[in-house]
Amino acid sequence: MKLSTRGRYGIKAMLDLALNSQEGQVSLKSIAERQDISENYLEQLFAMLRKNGLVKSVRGAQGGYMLATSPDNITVGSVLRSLEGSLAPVECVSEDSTNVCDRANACVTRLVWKKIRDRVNEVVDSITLQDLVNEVKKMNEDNGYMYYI
Amino acid sequence: MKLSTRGRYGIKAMLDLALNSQEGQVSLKSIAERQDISENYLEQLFAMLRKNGLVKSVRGAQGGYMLATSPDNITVGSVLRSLEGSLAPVECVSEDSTNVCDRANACVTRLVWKKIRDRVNEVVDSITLQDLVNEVKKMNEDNGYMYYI
DNA sequence: TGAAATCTGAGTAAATTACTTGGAATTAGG
DNA sequence: CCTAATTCCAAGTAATTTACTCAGATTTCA
Repeated sequence: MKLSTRGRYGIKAMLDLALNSQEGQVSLKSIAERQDISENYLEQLFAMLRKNGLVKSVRGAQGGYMLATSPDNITVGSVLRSLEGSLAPVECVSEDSTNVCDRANACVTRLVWKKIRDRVNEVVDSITLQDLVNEVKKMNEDNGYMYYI
Repeated sequence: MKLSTRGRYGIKAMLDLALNSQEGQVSLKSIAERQDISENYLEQLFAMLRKNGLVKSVRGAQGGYMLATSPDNITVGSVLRSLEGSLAPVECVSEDSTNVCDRANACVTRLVWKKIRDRVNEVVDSITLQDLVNEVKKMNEDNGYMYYI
């Protein structure tokens, strides 16, 4: 039941963007350096985030990425699902799934998977990037230095 | 964030046991046939379940497995964790983890992973095998036939 | 014009998963 | 006592997924 690096890197990178793209776009290179993630790999993640409408890009020199909307409109859930696909613990309860077996409506274990799925979605959809930004600011005030990985 | 077949098969098999081991042990062969799971693979899963004290075994001819305690003492969570390890979405918030990075206590994203972990554990620990047995019985009464995969 | 960036598709090594295989040990029933 | 049925155990393996790298095309600022 682990997230892949896509989801983990994605949240880190989006939080980095939220903290750094207030005055315009931010290059992947700088995110990659700050967060210690391969720049080439980040490109792939941002391609997905862009297709899902979570970030906007500016091409060419001095180009980069910025959040597509304000941080309080972007949930952790939307980021994770963009990069990981459905957060359902089993295919047959994926929100979009066509992979439902023929006994699905008489399947007891499926009820369990649904409950897990719903709770996970509940948590991740209740947390916005703004919430994380606020946490970072609080930590920085308390400690006097920058930590937010 | 998917469960592996270990967790899925494990829940199916344990529910099968709960329904069939009232009058003594049940062979893996019969579980494997009913649930359409490889018998050899099930052996490995039951080795883990036994080590975690969830099932008891009887060796030799006519031997088999039975639940180690009553179904209402066995949670879905304990079965899943026996087979999958910690259900934490990220290593650094595993309950047993020694893999905590040095910035852990100033890490904002870690708070997110913890919340996910706690909610997942909350759901799976709130469901017992007895709950699933009851669901099966209800379905059978309603429909008149046996379905519980 | 050149450097810095995004964009795109393909390739790949390592790890993980989902098994299979082979055989030893145990025990009920004939 | 023998045999078949079973658990137990350790290794091996094919397929899949992950986490990247690489190469190059395209765009745009200075």
